[in-house]
Amino acid sequence: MSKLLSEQYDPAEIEAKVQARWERDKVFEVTEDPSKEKFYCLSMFPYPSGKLHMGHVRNYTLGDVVSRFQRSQGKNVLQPMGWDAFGLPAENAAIQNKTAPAKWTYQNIDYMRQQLKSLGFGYDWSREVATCTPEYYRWEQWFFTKLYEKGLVYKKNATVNWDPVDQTVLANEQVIDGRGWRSGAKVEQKEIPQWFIKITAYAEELLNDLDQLEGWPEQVKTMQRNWIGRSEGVEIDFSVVDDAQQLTVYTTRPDTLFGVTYMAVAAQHPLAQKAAASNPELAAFIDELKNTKMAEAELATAEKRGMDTGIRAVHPLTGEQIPIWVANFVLMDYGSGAVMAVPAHDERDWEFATAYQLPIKPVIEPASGEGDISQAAITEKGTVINSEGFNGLSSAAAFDAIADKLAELGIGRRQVNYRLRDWGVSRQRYWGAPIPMLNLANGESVPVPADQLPVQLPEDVVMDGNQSPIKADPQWRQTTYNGEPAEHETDTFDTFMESSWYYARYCSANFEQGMLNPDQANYWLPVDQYIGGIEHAILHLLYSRFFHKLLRDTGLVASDEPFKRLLTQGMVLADSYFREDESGKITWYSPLEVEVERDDKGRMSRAILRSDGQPVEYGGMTKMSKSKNNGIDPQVMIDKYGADTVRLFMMFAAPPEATLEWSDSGVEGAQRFLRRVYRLVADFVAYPEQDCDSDWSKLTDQQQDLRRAVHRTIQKVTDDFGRRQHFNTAIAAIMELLNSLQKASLATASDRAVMKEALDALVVMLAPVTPHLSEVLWQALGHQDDINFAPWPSFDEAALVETSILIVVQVNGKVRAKITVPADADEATVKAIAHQDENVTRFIAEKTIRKEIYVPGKLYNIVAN
RNA sequence: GCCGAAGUGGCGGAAUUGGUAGACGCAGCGGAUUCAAAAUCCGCCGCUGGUAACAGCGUGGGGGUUCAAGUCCCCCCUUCGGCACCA
Repeated sequence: MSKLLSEQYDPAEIEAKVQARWERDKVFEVTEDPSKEKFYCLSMFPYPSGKLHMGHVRNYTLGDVVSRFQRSQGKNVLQPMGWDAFGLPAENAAIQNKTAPAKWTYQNIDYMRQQLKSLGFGYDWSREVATCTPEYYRWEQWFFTKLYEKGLVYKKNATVNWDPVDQTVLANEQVIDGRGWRSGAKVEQKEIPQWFIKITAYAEELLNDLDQLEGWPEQVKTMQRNWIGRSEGVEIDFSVVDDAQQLTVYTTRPDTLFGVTYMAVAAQHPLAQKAAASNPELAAFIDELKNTKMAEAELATAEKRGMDTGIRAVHPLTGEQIPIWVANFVLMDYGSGAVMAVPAHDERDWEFATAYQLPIKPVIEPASGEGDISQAAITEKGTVINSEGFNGLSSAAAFDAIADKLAELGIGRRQVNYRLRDWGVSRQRYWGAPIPMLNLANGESVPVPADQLPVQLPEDVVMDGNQSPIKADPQWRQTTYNGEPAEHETDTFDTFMESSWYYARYCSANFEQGMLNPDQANYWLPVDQYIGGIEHAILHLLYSRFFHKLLRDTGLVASDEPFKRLLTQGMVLADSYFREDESGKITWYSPLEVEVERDDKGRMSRAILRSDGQPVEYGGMTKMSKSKNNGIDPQVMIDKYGADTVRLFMMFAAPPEATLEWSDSGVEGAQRFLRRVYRLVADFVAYPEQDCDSDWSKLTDQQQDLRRAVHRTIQKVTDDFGRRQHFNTAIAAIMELLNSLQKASLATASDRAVMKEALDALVVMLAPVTPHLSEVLWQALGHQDDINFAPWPSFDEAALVETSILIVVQVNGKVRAKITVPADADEATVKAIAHQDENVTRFIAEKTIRKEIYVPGKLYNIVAN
């Protein structure tokens, strides 16, 4: 029995009521149920920065839509949520607001949790985790000590950005133009001991298993492959004149070995340091290089600089002496800190050699025969020249011959190398999980015994902007080990550690006996659908894949990979407006404060600030950000339009991978559509006649057409939601259906049957996107069951059958006619009808027909000249 | 610099396997309704020419393959994401 709806669509009233019902009935709490197919849908958890931004809303709407769609496919759906709660912004906020990072973080979490609830996301809140709680990070600490026992953890020196004024280590983003963001001091590169996890031990597997990930975008897999960067080459020992030590380098181009005209080493390389000891000029140069940031992007774009050490290496095959240079583009942290330079066949080496007038010796004749060594390096492979004993060989043959020769001489070996470097997990910060290691008086480090975990981070602290509170507190550090005095490690973990296994913890979020409960973990894992920003394509996703393999090898999970299917969502943009004053200072204004005037074509002609009526300049569509003052607060939009409208707009405005442009009028359009849906259902349930006749054989042509439209929409929406994940086109199809339904009659029982079937389907298809409205309309249509578990509509093949079809007729590839033919017409029939068309005959008159192409059911092309 | 994407009407986008370019929405224009406005409903809406029928042009730029190219190939331009301590 249908029930009447109120006159007006009132999202605030509907949403509050429906959300209260979900909470009361614990609709989204799930347990393992072996009788049902499981579906684990996960959105990347947020950093609790204060309040949700539109990027979160987009991400979580996508996840919620997928979850709700899968639930209506009859699956047991887990959709959890939590907080990536450690990180730098809490420390900055703490300094600024004179509060403790913990307090700030927990307050943010409380506010943002309430925001997520108001958006109607169906999370199982009983599994919520916050990574800054000891209940969470104790297992991370435990796991790290396990890795230590397995020999996968080691300590070595690594470079950090050091602010000599604030006496603190800076993150890359805190270094602006080579200076500390707060102090303005020139940042130095400083080497300090740090902990590393051997991700390189899993490089081969991380690379190979990408092939299993059929549900991942190809671009992400490609980026990961390139990041891991497997290469096959040769490691070569160069002896050094008047020095016992060898200079070992790795090259992928041993075929160019005879073209080596100099060697390049890092500033910290022992040979450079040794030379600097007796060469003040070199020492000064090396000292200056301390100011060069080591980020790859800076290195690649920075001017190539270097200086001769005066030390000479010996070419392993020719015996020639080769100068050794210190160069700013060689990293000590990477490989052996030294490279052999072949300027004729490597771009970077060529650039450096040209700048310092070092010799360039060609040893490869390129296969294409093109290239001028005086203009640029020839990196193409070809035939070896100027290489005594190897001339005439192809690059590939010379690779083998030279590698064999070096091996025979005992000064070279073939080697597989990875660009991937081991994972440095030490951070010299407070707001992170303490690294569970003890430093003993004898200089050794040992893991904290399991019964003493967690190593707890004190939460009630004062931040002074310089040293980490646990580093500043000698009491915290002090402990004993086997009765002897020992000190706690005061570095904390990289926050990528916490985000590398949270997906697994959700499966047994409250388990106190271990990191994971393997039975629960293995029921839910792997994650069936993971959703998050494309900016995580490499680091987070690679670390998580690595962690999963570590968990597997510790016996905690059974699968090889954590995420079956991956959806990488694009950014959210908004219009930006600014004014520039005489001094060149730019002030950005929120789009909400700006009024846009348009010309008669709808183009923006002028934008003025509401407060003073004066013009502002348009800064384009850019990523919503604080700096451009163009962030749109989701809360304001929810309060104004309701969650369903905001969700609908987000899903309709663009496909998930593309950037999404915020548009106020677009949101209004989304709301308009929902009001039309509401009205259509309200009118139907209020119609005086309610009896329906579902005997489809009695339908008129018109009723059949409408019913075909309904089932075609079901077919398209199902495919768009499930396989394609293009929710924008699914919604467009539903909008089209609504347009047809609005014109339909309700006069006969058959009319009403078609309409009832259509509305039931439409409301369920919209439910993943607009769950509150759908729940209310579902009840109004007379359903007693919970729409959250209502089955997805299926399409009736019989309803899709058509009697006639449209064929496009082209002459020389241009459309000249559109003809309607019976659906079962053969080629001859189509040809006959096509040739009767007046416009077609006009275009082939006085021409000879050369060819005719028929694409069945679609197109007929006549080629004539 | 290197790796990975994207570029289609005034705007967001659609075209899923090489086969009608512009679905759906927004903005705009015209009309109905209204005392009036909002809301709602109906119609038009790539550019150029034409009263129209229709024709020519058109998917960042240049070349190519094909009966047929937004889609495939080569070169170039612009914008965006990542580059290991932002998350």
